[in-house]
Amino acid sequence: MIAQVIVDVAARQTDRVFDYLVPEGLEISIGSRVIVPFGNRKVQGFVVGFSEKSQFQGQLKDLLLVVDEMPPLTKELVALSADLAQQIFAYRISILKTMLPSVMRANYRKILVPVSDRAKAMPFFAGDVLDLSKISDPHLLKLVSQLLKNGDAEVEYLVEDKAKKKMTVLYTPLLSLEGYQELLTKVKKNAVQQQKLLTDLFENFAAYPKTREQLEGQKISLATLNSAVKKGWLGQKQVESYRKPAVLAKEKSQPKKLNDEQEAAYEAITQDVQERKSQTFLLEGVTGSGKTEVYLQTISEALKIGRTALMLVPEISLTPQMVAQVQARFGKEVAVLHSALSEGERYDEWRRIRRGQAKVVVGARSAVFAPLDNIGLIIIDEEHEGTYKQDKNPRYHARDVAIWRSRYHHCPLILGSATPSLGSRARAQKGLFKLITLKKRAKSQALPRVDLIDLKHVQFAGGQFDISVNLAEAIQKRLDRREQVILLLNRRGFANFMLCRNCGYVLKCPNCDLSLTMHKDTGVMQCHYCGHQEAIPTFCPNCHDRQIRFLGTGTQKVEEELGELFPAAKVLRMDVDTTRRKGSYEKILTAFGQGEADILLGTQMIAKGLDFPNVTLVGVINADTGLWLPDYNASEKTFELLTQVAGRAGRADKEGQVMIQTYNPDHYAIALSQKQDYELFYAKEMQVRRAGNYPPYFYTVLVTIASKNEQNAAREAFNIKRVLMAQLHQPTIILGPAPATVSRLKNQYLYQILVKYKKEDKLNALLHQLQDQAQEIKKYGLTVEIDTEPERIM
DNA sequence: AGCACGCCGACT
DNA sequence: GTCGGCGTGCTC
Repeated sequence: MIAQVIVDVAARQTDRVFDYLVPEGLEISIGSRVIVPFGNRKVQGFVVGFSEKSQFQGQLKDLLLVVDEMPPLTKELVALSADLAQQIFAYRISILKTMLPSVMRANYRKILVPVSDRAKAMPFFAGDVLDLSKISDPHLLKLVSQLLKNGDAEVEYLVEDKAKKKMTVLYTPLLSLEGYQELLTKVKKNAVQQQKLLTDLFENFAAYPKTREQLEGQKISLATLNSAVKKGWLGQKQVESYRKPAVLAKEKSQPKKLNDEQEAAYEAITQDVQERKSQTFLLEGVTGSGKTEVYLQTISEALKIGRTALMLVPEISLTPQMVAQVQARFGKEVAVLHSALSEGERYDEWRRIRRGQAKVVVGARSAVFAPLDNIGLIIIDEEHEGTYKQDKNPRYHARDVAIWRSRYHHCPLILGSATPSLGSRARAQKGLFKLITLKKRAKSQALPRVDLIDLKHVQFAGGQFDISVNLAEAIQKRLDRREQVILLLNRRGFANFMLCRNCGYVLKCPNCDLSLTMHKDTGVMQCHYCGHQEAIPTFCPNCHDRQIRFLGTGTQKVEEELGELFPAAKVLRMDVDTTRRKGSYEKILTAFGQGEADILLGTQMIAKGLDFPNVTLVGVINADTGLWLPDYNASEKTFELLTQVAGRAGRADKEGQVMIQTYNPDHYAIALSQKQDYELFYAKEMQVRRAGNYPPYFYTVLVTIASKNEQNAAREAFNIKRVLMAQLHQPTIILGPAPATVSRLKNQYLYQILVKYKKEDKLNALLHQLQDQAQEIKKYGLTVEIDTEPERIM
């Protein structure tokens, strides 16, 4: 039998199957993790198929080892990896590896082993092995090569991983119930521990076998257990135990009564769950409309018919409260996969899923690869979130993977959001997805009042032009009333663009209607779509005022200003810098929730899903920064952020207020977020997208050409563009090549080409071909990266 | 990606 | 003469 193996070598030339002979008697199947000889070393690999014959001309090698008892990958995941690799231009091995917990990643070591007696006697080998990767001393290296040459030592290649199964001891009764009863009468009166154990055995006989942890929890010592084993009272064996993260839910929650809107959604979805239809639903519901309850009840339905459920949430909202809600409903059947788990816990949760011991999986992006069998429902909450697209290789979008899996399992997929992504909403419009809207808020609270503050015509409270007098007054009012304030600093726009403080004008590209980005290094304003460039202005091209600024504000600066304006107020700052340490995110939120601070100042991460009853004012320091980013979806992201953050005000009985500071109060993304009117925004933004030939009217692919040599990168970029131009047809639009925003990264020069198309059947094959060709000419050190439907084109 | 093989410059 | 620089090509 021949096994087809994908080896753990991420390179263009090795991105295919290699055939190996399977030695007799090995338990192996599709999805098995194996160790194989590859060249003169050993690597990890995954079995993706079997065959009788091989096309390979040379002598096939035997595979060396099957690593796991149970294949870590299912047939489904192996098939998915093949399709996905093709779709997203990633190496298949990279995808297979992202499907698994990180502890299963191979760790390769080269060690030096003495073979001659002479070498074995050398103090140099003190002990037994010598890790070659840890030797850097030139003297030692010299010695090593000498030993190798003389045949005194050999290099051995090791493949290891960090996957450690936690073991425990399971104690099984060896005697009958009567036997223990009898022993209990015989045992000495002062042998308290033994009596305790025997009593438990007698009284709770049915609860056995018990693990060591269980018995230790009952205050029965290890010594007692050991002697019980010796006396033949108990049998013991080693078993795996799971590092189960704490179950957060205290008691089981019961399904809540649904209102008529929720009921209709529930009915529509459960029907397809029962009929096993791979229908995608777009569940559009305002904040507080009770989407979660619909999720929970439809999951119940999937479980009821003997299937499993997968639920994705953004990492940021995978909070303990969220997890607790699901656990409260489904108890021990829930497995949670998120980054707050230790690697070991994650591995254990993953194994529980793989073994079919968890029926409901809740997790962030990568949980879309959870090895669940027989999926009956998939849910993606906050489907508009950009984090569902991985921004490094392999660049997969969890939504696309979920759609693939829903087809495979014939099960429905729910995409839920208050502000659906334009693409999903448009698909719903076309009938590809089924649209379900929830308009009522479950507790029928009023939406908070939203005020726009036009920064062009306002006084600033401090000297930093960050906080207007209006906002400052509103903050002071809350401080006086001992209520809390959330301030959002929109950092999405840290790329420098030009804004006129007098008229609000933003310098834009004449061809693309997108803002130009300042390149300090080259001293120009440049468009990253088409490559247009012009000089950095010294006055506003619109009103000729000299009060122009290049924007990019920091949380620290605002924090200082708050300190000046409200010296008595306690401010908590939350951004990438203060939340880098594990657990600090929760810590800050808990502190704020307990009223330890008056103001929470933060970036995007405070906009989502937080619920603090004492917060009555939400202020947005700068609504504009994301607006003029050189991305076609800048308006969408801005609207989304403002709408989400507005939902943070007045969550309980106190009335909430939202103040949005902006230089562009008339821009539709901002004006409509004041009204919290998604549908109107959708209609308007679709017009803009249509006029600009952007998604969802066009598909996009971003091709990035990288080389250490700028000329080679540029030449290849133009080369690729030429081929694309020749092969693609109307109405396809090819923009660029243009240097990337960060035109040089790790000493690699980057050029980008954006392809916008409606239908190009050959495009995928063509791009694969171009990518191969470019990278085969290795002398230039060229790499071509392809990002389908990029989130950011910068 | 590694690793070996191979062909040219500066050293004991 | 040899050590070692990194260009080239291969891995079932």
